[in-house]
Amino acid sequence: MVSIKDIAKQAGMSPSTVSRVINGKKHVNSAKRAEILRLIEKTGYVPNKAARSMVLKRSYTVGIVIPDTFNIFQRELFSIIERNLESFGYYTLFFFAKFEDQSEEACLSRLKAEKPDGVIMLHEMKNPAFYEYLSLAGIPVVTATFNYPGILSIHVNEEQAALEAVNHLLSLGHRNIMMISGDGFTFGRQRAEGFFQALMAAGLSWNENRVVFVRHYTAEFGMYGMRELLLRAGRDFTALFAATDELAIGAIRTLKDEGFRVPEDVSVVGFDDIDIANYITPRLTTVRQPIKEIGERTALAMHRCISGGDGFNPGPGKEQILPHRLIIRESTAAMAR
Amino acid sequence: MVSIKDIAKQAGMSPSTVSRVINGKKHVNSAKRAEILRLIEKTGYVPNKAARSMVLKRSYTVGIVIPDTFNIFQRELFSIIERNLESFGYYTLFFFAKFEDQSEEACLSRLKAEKPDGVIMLHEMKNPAFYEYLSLAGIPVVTATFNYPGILSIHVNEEQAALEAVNHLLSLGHRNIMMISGDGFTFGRQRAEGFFQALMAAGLSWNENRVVFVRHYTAEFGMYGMRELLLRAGRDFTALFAATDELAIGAIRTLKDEGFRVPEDVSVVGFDDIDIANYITPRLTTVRQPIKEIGERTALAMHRCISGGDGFNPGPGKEQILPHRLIIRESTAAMAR
DNA sequence: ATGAAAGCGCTAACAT
DNA sequence: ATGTTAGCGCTTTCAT
Repeated sequence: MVSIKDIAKQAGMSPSTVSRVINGKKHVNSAKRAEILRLIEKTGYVPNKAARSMVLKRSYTVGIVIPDTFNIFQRELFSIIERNLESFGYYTLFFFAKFEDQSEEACLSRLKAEKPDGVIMLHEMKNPAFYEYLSLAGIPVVTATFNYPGILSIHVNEEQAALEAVNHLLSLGHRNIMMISGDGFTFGRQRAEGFFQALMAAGLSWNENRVVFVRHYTAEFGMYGMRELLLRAGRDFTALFAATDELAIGAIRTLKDEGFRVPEDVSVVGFDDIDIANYITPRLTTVRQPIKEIGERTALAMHRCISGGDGFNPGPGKEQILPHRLIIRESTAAMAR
Repeated sequence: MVSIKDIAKQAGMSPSTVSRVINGKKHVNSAKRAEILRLIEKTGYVPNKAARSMVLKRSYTVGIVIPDTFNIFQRELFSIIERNLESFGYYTLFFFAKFEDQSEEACLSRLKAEKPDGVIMLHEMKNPAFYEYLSLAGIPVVTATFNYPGILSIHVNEEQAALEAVNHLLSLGHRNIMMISGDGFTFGRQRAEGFFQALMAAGLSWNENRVVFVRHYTAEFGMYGMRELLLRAGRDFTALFAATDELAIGAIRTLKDEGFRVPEDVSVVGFDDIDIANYITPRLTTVRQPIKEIGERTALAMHRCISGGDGFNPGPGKEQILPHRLIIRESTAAMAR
């Protein structure tokens, strides 16, 4: 393997000079620089990352904490983040995490061992120790799709988005509206929050039974949630807000199996606008999250925090709130009268 | 940061001894071993990967080549592979690749620079130079969902699986069957191959127009494919085989938009059995790939190739063919007579 | 069984 | 502007 010494030898110069060229430092004769560059090109020399990493104390690695059970939206987002991280040349270290103390512990200790240059979180840790360690260790963190106090967070205004989704249902004349949301993520609560706000603003009574919280944001759990709601409300509702498109898909499945038509009998609105939302039957009315932008910004923010050179310092509590958009399709209709 | 020297000092021994303990070598007094272990535990010491990597000339990194445009199935598979790679403690390096010479070149040169310990391929490279380099460099490769001569490959029997899917349609009385497949991946051709074989075996005439090849295996392209087929065949067909569930979902969308009922007018069978196939309307009849097993085996094979210690050497041409299964649901029905 | 010493490839003072 | 030197944290001969 060709090393920096080989290049130095061939060029008749010292490794330091070569190093300077590689790292684009000033103070090197431009003729020599050119010669070294030529040699590098010719030999196909590539600096050894491990060696560099050792002396620089940087790993060129970003850790990414992902929910162990993740849905289509999260997977899409994840792949967008990866694509952007790739373009900056980072290695990636995965941390699959569940909402269990033990799993969080395991993550934390692995994190301590691996010492990535930065951490992107797609999964919310309950234990503050996690964030505290990162902060103490000076490892930058970016959270995507949720907000954590004092940490650079990139997400939409969940409550507002949910409120708009429900307002759409209200504007269609629906009054008896139910919701399926989920545990674990803050956005589950926030979307429920928006749901209630919209209802209250419309002068409807607050009733906790309108919302069911399921364990995961997947179609399977959408079915469970819908069944529970059916148990609670019988046929006495005309619209449903699902905290996730997949939840909506599962709910619609159950609704149809039980003989309801969507949207004729029940209007359904989802959240996320995943790829297939526009292809299934009925095409799903949903709130679109700007997934591409969330992913890009997350990776970019991470990169900036790590490389830091340009004085990028988001500071505590900096959030980037990106715009959502209600996409009206076929799963919602004016209330039959 | 606590280093091997610190441990050695505290234990009153030399770094060599500590190193031996860490690496589980023989020839170390068991009392001393215990003491060192205790110290490691107590101090939370973790060996520095970069340093180890440098002397061992191993990067603990596996590269994973992914299609730039990847569908739900591929994403699911990918995340399963990641989860398993994580359990072996690897870093991951992403290579997003398109079916373009330029993109392949870029991948190759980045690969040369990064020198991962192994490469997993979810995307097929056209250029043999890619595989040649890897082979020459002694970097183990595992391909998942497709086969490359001389390389350890993990996949289902695509042709046979497709043939069974089409046989299901034939057994339902369908004779005028169309297919949507895709470019790029070998499995696209193989599934089409199985399609034609089934048709021939049933004594039907071979007609190239029965199959349309689209650019990606997504719902969007399923719509395009279906439109093209409609142009070619008018209403003159009663069944469709889609090379992918997403293709099927897109095709069904177009079918419904054009006034066809599924399965009453047209039966549709997909391929993959992605998560939501069982929740959409109609529930999709499809060929299930054992995605979990494919992912697990891929990661395991990679790990074994890299660590090698146990004499794992798949040898040229070794393939692991995993069992598929036809899942009959609601998108197929006996031909209306 | 254990320690001393060399060296992996690189960067960063420190000289010059 | 350039070279010399030391050292990052680890493993591995090679002695003992």
